[in-house]
Amino acid sequence: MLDAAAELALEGAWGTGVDGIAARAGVSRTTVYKWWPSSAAVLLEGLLERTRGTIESTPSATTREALAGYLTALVIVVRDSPAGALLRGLTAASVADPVVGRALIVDWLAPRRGAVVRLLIEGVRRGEVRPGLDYEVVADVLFAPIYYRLMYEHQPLTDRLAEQIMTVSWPGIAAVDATTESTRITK
Amino acid sequence: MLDAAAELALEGAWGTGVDGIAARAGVSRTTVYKWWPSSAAVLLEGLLERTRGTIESTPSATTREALAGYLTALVIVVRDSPAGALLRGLTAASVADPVVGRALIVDWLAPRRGAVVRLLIEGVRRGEVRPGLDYEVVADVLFAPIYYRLMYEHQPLTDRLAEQIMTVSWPGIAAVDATTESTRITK
DNA sequence: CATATACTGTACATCGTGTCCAGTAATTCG
DNA sequence: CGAATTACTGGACACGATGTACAGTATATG
Repeated sequence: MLDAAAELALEGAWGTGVDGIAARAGVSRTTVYKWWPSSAAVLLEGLLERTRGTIESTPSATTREALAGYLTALVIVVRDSPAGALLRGLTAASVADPVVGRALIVDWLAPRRGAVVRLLIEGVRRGEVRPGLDYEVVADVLFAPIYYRLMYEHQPLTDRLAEQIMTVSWPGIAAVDATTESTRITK
Repeated sequence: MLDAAAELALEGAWGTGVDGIAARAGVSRTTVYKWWPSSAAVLLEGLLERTRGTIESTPSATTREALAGYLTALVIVVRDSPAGALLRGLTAASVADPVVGRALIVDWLAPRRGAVVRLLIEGVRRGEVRPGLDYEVVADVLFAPIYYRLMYEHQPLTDRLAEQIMTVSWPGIAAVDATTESTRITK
């Protein structure tokens, strides 16, 4: 049953409604409602199912590289897989449906923000990240531009975006005495 | 007629649909459709009408102060006026309706991004801002956290948010030889 | 006075949502 | 083996919102 949800999510089945989902899954309309409260819930579950492996960060030499890699991976997921369209749709649905909104925060945003916060804390320990920062704000600054471009499409989600975000934000994140780092970034 | 639209926008008339808008404006359903293609179009026009004065930046001593002030003003508008709820709704609508999306970019986002880019260019001229930055990316990093919090509400739009965004991002925006500035920010 | 323009109000077709219900198939349990 | 539970079917229906059509009314303009 979860297979169907995951399958549907990756088919980019947005805008089809419950009817479309039921038809695509080969089950009855009623059956869908038996297990999920809305089409958004089905697709969110499918999305989460298919993106389980994209939460944890891959090991990197430096904190900066780890963060850049993490953001790059996110850009690629939301741009090159149906996850992006799904996220756009779910975000739109979350405006009218608080339950979807909570689920998006808890099951999609929070785990990823948590991974970045862990990287930052580890970075502080290693002396690469400035202590005393508000990690929530740093997570916002790093992640938000990606979702911003995903939602409004005023600018494309390029391959370089993650690195560009780092270029602007890293000097404010890096430990101040790490002159080597910040100078290298600077130019 | 524009009065009605503006009035409605500031009543926080989201989710009422065309019927609700017509009723609130004291006109007939049909009349609304005569002038606007959708309820989103009405509310967007009303929103723009009532926020005309919030695009240009107020003069400030330094570029950093100007940017911080600009972001603070935006936070206050989207948090303390119906503009926030309206923007959330319009953003949601833009996912399904590309016309609304374009209008949002052209009439809401772009003017504000343009104002920030002008501040940045002026800052470069004054030697306060690092040359060679991608202004679009800087605008994303500065604005995106606000819209991100507006949309997902995973964290509140606090009074301090604008300053916190500046704390993280300014060191990467400031001219490198402006040691006074960047050191002051640092701690 | 005649005409164009704007507005009214109702009716109607359409679509997606969510619920209800009677009937069926398969599984589990006594 | 028979009975009860559980899951699924598919059709009907109520509801709300969208968008269009149309005949009629008010008002201003020439």
